Amino acid sequence: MGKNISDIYNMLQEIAWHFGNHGFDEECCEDLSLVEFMALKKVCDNKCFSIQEIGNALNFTKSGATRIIDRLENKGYAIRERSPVDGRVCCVAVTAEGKLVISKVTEQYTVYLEDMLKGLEPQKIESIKDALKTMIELIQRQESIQSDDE
Amino acid sequence: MGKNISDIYNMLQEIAWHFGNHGFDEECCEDLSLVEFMALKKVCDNKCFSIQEIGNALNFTKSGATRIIDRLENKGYAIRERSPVDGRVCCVAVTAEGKLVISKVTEQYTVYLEDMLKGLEPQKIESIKDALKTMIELIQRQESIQSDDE
DNA sequence: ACATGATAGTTGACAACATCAACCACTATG
DNA sequence: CATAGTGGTTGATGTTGTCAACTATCATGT
Repeated sequence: MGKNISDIYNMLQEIAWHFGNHGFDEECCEDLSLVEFMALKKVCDNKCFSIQEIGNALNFTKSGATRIIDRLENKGYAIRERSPVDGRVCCVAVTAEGKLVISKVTEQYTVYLEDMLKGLEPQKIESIKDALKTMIELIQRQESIQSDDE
Repeated sequence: MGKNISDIYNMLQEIAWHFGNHGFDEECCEDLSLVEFMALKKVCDNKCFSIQEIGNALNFTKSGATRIIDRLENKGYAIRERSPVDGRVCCVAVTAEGKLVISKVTEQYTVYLEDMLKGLEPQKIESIKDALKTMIELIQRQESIQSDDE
């Protein structure tokens, strides 16, 4: 049984490698690094996402998060606004250009993945999707347990 | 359909994030970075793995690969030997300590994943394994296509 | 045999990036 | 209103990967 599980881990690691930072030959997402792209996606999902929240979501320190948002802002994909509720926190928001770049990159990836998956029966694709969804849920549950500990 | 595929991509990216470099709170694998660990695993799988092959396998330049092997050698997990067949190439090999650290880390991960997956029916786990295996095969096929292009 | 070109690996200079610690600005509490 | 706490920024720093130039070895043709 342990062997089975460690196989799964190794496969997850391979996949993580491929779809993570090292799977790209050149630039990953237009003029964004993967880190920046992930941050932008998080920002896009939320109304008023603070710097620290970004850091927590992506496992960065707050100064790391500051730097990432700096870069996104310089590229014109995000903006900082002071929160009206609490003058200390920054509400980070996507710009129109930010939204555009996300959809552009997503489109690109979809084509890529579609090509990769073509030839599989739809039913097989569905089962992959199911499996991934289960994994995501497990990850999220586990993350919420971790944050309870703190 | 496109929506379905882009969902899959987003999930893959989430998973890649979690099991990749940014999913760790602290050190990832004993005293190794993820990159070093991946390289060590590759080395371990092959008898006489050259520096360039490591670079290709992990998407690094040859000088990057040199640096990674430097680190592994300094930590005592790998050794360089000149190939007897071709005096230019380095055969990188794992040391006993290298093997030890791999099995130690693998053990650790297995426990972690086992805990994460407990509660799922064995049948569900099997279907996850299947899905991952399919993904890996697709990745490998696609990589071999890429290397044909060059 | 030897000149020429290709290939494997190394190295110095460099740039990108994330962290730490110190700091500033604002908020909350007594 | 003093004090402590929190969110965010910044300078200094260390790690890490790339580029280009270099050395050493091999392969080829004459």
